[in-house]
Amino acid sequence: MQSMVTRVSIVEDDQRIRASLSLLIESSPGFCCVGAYGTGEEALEQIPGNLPEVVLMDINLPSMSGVDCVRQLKNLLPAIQVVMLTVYNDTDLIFQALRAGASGYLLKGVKPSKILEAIEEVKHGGAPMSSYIARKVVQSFQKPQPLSQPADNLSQRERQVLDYVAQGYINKEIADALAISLETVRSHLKSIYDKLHVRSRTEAVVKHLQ
Amino acid sequence: MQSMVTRVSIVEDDQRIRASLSLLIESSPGFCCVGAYGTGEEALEQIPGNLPEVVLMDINLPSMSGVDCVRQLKNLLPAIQVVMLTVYNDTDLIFQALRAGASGYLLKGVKPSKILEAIEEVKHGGAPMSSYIARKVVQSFQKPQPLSQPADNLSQRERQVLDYVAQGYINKEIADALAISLETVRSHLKSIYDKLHVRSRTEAVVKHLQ
DNA sequence: GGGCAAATCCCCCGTACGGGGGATGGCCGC
DNA sequence: GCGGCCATCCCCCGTACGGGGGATTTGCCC
Repeated sequence: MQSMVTRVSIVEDDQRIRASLSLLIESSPGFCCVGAYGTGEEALEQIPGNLPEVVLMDINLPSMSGVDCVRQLKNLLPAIQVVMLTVYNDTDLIFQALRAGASGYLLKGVKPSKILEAIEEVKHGGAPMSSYIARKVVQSFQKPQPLSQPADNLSQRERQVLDYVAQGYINKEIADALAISLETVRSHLKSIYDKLHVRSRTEAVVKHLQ
Repeated sequence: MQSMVTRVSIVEDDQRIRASLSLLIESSPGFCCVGAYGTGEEALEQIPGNLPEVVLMDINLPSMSGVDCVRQLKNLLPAIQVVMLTVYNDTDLIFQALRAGASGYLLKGVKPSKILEAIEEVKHGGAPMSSYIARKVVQSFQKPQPLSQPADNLSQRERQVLDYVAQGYINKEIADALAISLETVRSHLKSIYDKLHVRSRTEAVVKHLQ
C-alpha cells in the first residue's frame, strides 16, 4: 500500500516558481517534495531514482519541452501521474500534453490550495483541469465545425423535424412524435430542402451533421 | 446583462430526486429553479419557454433518452449549458453525452455543494466533471484511439455504394458513377440495410457517419 | 469438386417521398 | 393594415425507394 504522504516532484525552469512550489508542497501536511528540476533532461535522469507519485510539470522548458518530457517520462514510468502547470492556455499545447500522457492541466495563477487538491485528485484517478481547459477538452468532442455557422435559417420546428429525420424516422413517425399531421411534416421538409438547397432527406441529414 | 441568479432547469424522471434537486436549487442563494420535468419530451417543449441558463439532465429517461434530449435541446438553444447527472459511468454514454452537447458530467452521489459549484462552473464556461469522468475523457486522448470500429461486415463495394448514398446521390446516379446497373445498386443497398440493421438510406447514412 | 460469399443483373409491387399547387390563422415589423 | 415569416393542413401526381422473390458469374477455401 501507499505511504500516507504523497510524493511529488517539480519540473520548472523558473527558479523562483520552483522554490515556491517546493515550499508549498513541503509545508503542507500529507505532501512531500522529493525532487525539483530545472530542465526536462535533469528530470528524466533523476525521477526514476526517487519515484514520486505525482509530477508537476511546466510546459515551457528550455531545450526539451514539457510535452516531450511527459512523453518520455510516461514511457519510463507508466504509473506516474503528471499535472501540467503553465501560463499557456493554447489549445494545441493542451492536447499535445494530454496525448503525451498528462492527466491534469492547471493554468498558473490558481490558488495554492487548488494545486494541492489537484495533486490528490490526480493521485486518486481524477483529471484535475482548470475550467477553461476542461471546456476546451469537452468541446473537442463536440462539433469540430462552427467557427462561423452559415446560419441556416431553419426555424425551431424545422430543426426539430430535421432532427427526427436524422434519427431515421419516416414522416409518419415524425408526425406522431410531434402530434401534427403528416402533411405538416411534409411542408416543413419542403422548407428545409429549400433552405438547405438539397433535394432529399438524406442530403439534408448529411448537411445537418456536417 | 444577466440577472444575479442562475436560472436552472431539471430533467429527471425519478420524482423524489427531481424534488430534492429542485429544493436544493431553490433553497440556495443565487440559484433559481425555473422548471423540473420528468421526460425529455416535456423538457423540449417547456424549456424554450422559460430559458434556463443551465440544465441538469438525467441520462436514463423513459422513452427519449437524456442524450437525445441534449442533442435536440442544443439544436434548439445552442447557448444552453447542460450538465449530465447520472448513476452510469459507462464510457460510451459519457462520450455520447459530450458529443451530443453536454458540457458537464457528474455522477449521482456527489455532494449537493458540488452540484451548485458545477452549475456555476458550467455557466462561466467550465466543464465540471466527476474525477472518474474527467480521467476517462483525458484517457481518450492518450489511447491511440481506434479501439472500437469492429469493421461492420460491409464489403468493399457496399462501402462504396454507401459512400455515394452519404453524399446524397440517388440510386440511378450511383449506378452511373460506378458503371453498374440500377438493380445492382439496389441489391447492394439491400445487403447494407440488412447488415446495418436499418430500413432506409437515411438511417444507413447516419450509422455510417456515426 | 462442392460450398460460399461477393458482385452482377432481373421482375413485381406497394408505398414513402418530393414537387407542384393551394389554404388558414398567428404574430411581428414598419 | 399590409407584407413577411411561421405553423398548420389539404390535394394531385410521378417516381424513387425498399421488400420480396429470383438468376448468373467469378473467385476462394477446404
